[in-house]
Amino acid sequence: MDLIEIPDRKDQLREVAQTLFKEKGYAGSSMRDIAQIMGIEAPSIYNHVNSKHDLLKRICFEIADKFILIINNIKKSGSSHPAITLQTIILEHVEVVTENHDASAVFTNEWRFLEASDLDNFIKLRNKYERFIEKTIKDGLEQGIFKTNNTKLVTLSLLTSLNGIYHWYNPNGRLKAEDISHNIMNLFFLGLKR
Amino acid sequence: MDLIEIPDRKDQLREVAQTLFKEKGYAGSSMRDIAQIMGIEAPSIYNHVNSKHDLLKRICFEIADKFILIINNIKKSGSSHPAITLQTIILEHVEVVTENHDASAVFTNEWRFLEASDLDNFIKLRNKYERFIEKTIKDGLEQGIFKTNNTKLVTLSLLTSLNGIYHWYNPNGRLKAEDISHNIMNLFFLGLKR
DNA sequence: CCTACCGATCGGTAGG
DNA sequence: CCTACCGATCGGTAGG
Repeated sequence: MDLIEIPDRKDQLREVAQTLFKEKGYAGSSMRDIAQIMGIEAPSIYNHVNSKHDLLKRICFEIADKFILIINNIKKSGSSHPAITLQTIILEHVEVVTENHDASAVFTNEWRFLEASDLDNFIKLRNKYERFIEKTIKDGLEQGIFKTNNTKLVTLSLLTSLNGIYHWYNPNGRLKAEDISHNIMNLFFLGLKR
Repeated sequence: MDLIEIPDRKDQLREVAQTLFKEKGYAGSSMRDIAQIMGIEAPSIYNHVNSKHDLLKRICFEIADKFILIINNIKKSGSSHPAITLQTIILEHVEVVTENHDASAVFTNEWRFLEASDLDNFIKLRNKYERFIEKTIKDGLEQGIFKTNNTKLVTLSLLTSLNGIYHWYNPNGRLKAEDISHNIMNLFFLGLKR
């Protein structure tokens, strides 16, 4: 009845790994490093995961899936106004990054160390997400809501800004996810000029 | 008279290293990898550089120095209008990134592997550059030219967008550095909304 | 620029 | 979950 949720060893492992991979990179982190933080010996890790790549895979796809979920929900809701769609994406994306800042950093920086077959899959998901944003911007252009000469650059600038939040986001700071979203919307919609 | 510029071995080494560090990361690249591309044996590298860290140091500071040069030139020129200052920064920054896309990627992603003393120095330079941009935006705010609730977020969004260019920039593509700069200025000054 | 080689560390397995 | 250990690879040195 008074059960405290105890994350099982596999989840614990993933959390330690994502903190370490963020800090020292995938190639710069060793299984022995992870084991030491867990307070166990390195070979014991292999009772819970198959390989170091397996750990990376879990982390990268956990985040990728959350991003895909965002666009799937938007598609399901059937909303069609590009500005609202883009607002929703920004809002939800910032929430994912702020709630998973370690894993998001790994998603952004360490995905290239995935094994070939996982890498293919990962890139497909990432491209799908990217193309949805690009499509949204194109829709906005066609409807005369947006204005730009370079949809791709806007898409990628927005995405790198959103993904870069983990660099400076402080989970204990005064700035909440929603504040960050609104600031980013203001910047990308209205620009810096008064 | 007909001398072709032959990069000396040290420069050649730096170029191979920055391509490799970009592709596989600092920790994921070995001295033997570098040697193989150079067509020599790994120990021979040490006739030209002191260590693997030494290579990283050269690459990171080569770019850092170029960024610092941008703001030093602006300071020397005495120009004071924040919008023009920011335009100049964007223009010059994009030029550095597009002309040095491998080294820029290393600058952005691999600096954390610098040795302690170099790391301190590097962070100081990076902060100096960052603060100059932030100061420029603050000046613009005070003069009523700019408008934002979050100077830091604007600064970092702009910087991650600028630094992220190496992700998609194609040196053989139709998009020139100047085009990219203008598109980024448009986006960050005027925003996406019509 | 090379060969020969160092100690350290890597991801991972065997076997319990 | 451990101990014991594997072959491979790491950055780097000695000596020429």
